[in-house]
Amino acid sequence: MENTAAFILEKVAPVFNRQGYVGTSLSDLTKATGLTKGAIYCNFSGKEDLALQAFQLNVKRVIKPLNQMMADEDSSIDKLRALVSYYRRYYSKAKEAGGCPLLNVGIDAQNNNPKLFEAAKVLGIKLHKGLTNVIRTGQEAGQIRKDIDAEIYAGNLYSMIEGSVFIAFTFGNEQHLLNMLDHIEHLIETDIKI
Amino acid sequence: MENTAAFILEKVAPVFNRQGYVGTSLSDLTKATGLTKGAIYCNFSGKEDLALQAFQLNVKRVIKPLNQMMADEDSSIDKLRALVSYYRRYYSKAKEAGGCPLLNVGIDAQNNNPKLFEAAKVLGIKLHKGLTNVIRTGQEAGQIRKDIDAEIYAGNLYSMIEGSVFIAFTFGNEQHLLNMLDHIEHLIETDIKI
DNA sequence: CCTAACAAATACCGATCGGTATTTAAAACT
DNA sequence: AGTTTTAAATACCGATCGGTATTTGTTAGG
Repeated sequence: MENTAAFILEKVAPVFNRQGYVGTSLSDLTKATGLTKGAIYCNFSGKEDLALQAFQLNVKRVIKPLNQMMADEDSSIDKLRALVSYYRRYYSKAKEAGGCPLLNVGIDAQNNNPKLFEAAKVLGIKLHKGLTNVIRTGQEAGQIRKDIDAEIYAGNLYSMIEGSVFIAFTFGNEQHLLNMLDHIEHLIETDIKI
Repeated sequence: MENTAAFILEKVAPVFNRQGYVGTSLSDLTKATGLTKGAIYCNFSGKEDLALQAFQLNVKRVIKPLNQMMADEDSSIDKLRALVSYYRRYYSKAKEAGGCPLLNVGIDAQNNNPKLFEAAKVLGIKLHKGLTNVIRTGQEAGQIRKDIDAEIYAGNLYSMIEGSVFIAFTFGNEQHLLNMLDHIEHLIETDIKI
């Protein structure tokens, strides 16, 4: 079967996201897939390879759709509003996937798996750069105040979002994320928009 | 020796903080202490007991001093400023301790160690309540605007701080935390203070 | 048909896991 | 000095770890 690898990844991705790299054993993976170690090692070179591809799948599922939602908007301010509205549905989406992949891998892999951690870092930088560009473009189009530093503000916005996602998951209460998104909306209208 | 337990905790706390509960093995602990398994199990009932006490020590070292700094200030606004200035030195402090204990345990233990995760949750709630009280007291004293919701605002402030700590550690760049603290200072002056 | 190819299952590997039982050695008390 | 207590080291336990080698069973090609 050609798509066995894809099947394994699908079953395994939320397990890695939930339990982390060291916290997930080969037997967890055979349980999750219903397959044996033989099948797994026939399709992947090892646990690390599988974890890396599982991370990429989690990102594709949970974070990437945001790109499209923002790309669908024309103005920079509307892109920012799309960002907020995307994260309004993020809690339940991330929860069924095992949590926020960036947060989980960023903490979990930091001192346990350099390659995996690097992947999280690369993702974070990409998200940051994307948001910076949105703000910068908005400034050039005269929609966003020019006295804010695009790069710094983008970083702050991402910290706010990731921080409230963390707090929401730790407290088991989505409301903390929603409150922060309200605050960010308020910032958009009073601090960012011209 | 009476203080062997304390010695073990001191050596072991940063290891647990850095590598997480499942990522830390008994042999990591014997390496870190220079002692044997016999000595460790003579002073602690097991790995979980040790991890819990190590977490409490990390909190005491890295987060608790904040309480004192805020208690030293009289006005609520000055307490908030003290909070900001405490976190300005947080990156290097947390780094040598192996990271932010709340962040690490909140993510790492979430699906691996219920007791440890509960301890992180309790800490988080305590911090949130403390900050809520500061804001509420400031409102009653006429120093802080009454149209902000103390509990929500406290949650947002903590999300901002923890989020930027996370981003700073993931990117390996303290500046992200400092930028956020600048933003919070700006919020204190323009959004919070009367 | 028969066989070559291949995907998946089974069987097996040394190493390490967390934890325990026993031994050693050095105080502390009488 | 002789005995008791106790802290730490050593030795050991079954279970599980990640990974590999071999076997099985099905499918495709000749």
